[in-house]
Amino acid sequence: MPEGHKIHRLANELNQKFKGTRVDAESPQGRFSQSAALINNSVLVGAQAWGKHLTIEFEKDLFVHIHLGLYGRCKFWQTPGLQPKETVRLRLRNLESIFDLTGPNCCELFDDKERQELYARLGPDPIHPSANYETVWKKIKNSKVPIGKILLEQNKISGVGNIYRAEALFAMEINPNRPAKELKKVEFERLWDWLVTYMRLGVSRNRITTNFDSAKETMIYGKAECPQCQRQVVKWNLGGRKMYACFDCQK
DNA sequence: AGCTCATGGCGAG
DNA sequence: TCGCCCTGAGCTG
Repeated sequence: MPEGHKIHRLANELNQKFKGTRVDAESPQGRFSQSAALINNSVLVGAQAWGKHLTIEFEKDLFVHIHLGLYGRCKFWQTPGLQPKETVRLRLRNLESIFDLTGPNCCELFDDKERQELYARLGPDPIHPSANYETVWKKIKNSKVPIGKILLEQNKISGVGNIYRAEALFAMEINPNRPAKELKKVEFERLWDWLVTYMRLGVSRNRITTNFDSAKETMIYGKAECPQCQRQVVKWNLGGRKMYACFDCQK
């Protein structure tokens, strides 16, 4: 479900609805019950997004670390709402709102040190105002790894998923198989700037939009033919995920 | 009802 | 590189 933009959106919504309020926490599905009991009836200090990782801070330096993975979903309801589905891993509730989390890859309780360790292993997030492409460039400029693979490595750049990588490389006319070190610095800078622009747009629209003329809102991801030259889009596995590219337009 | 696929990521080998 | 974990939607029959 989510690439980084969704997580930022989620953090924003959690802050709007829960920040500074006392919340109930429970785990109908059961696997987070012990931890939920520890944060139950405490004040939610704030939610933070870094790439695809969400942390929700509670008083006493307790952090719920959530990674949605491929299947995780979050839903908001108005209190009192319905009984949670039995797959709900975590439900938070205050006087006005309910937050339900299902199917996360990861939902665990961190202390501040563990949260710092998490952040330390993540690369810059293009959505974050202070993120800088120079840090990334230093890490990859000598790498033989294909740029299409690098874009999914969260320790290099945080928050890019399978759609943004396909769309970014198509927009920049870069062949995903090109080793990172063959990119010129200025090319990578353009690629980074594209990610900053479109991932932030994704936050405000709450969806990935790179093509305003198509119902699918993508240029190449999920497409059968190239929107520029109409030739067949090539699909293959790159970095464990399905890549889409046009080898005529992406050299 | 059952199968397939999905915007992730991890650990084993 | 593969299998596995988490869940749900959309198809097929």
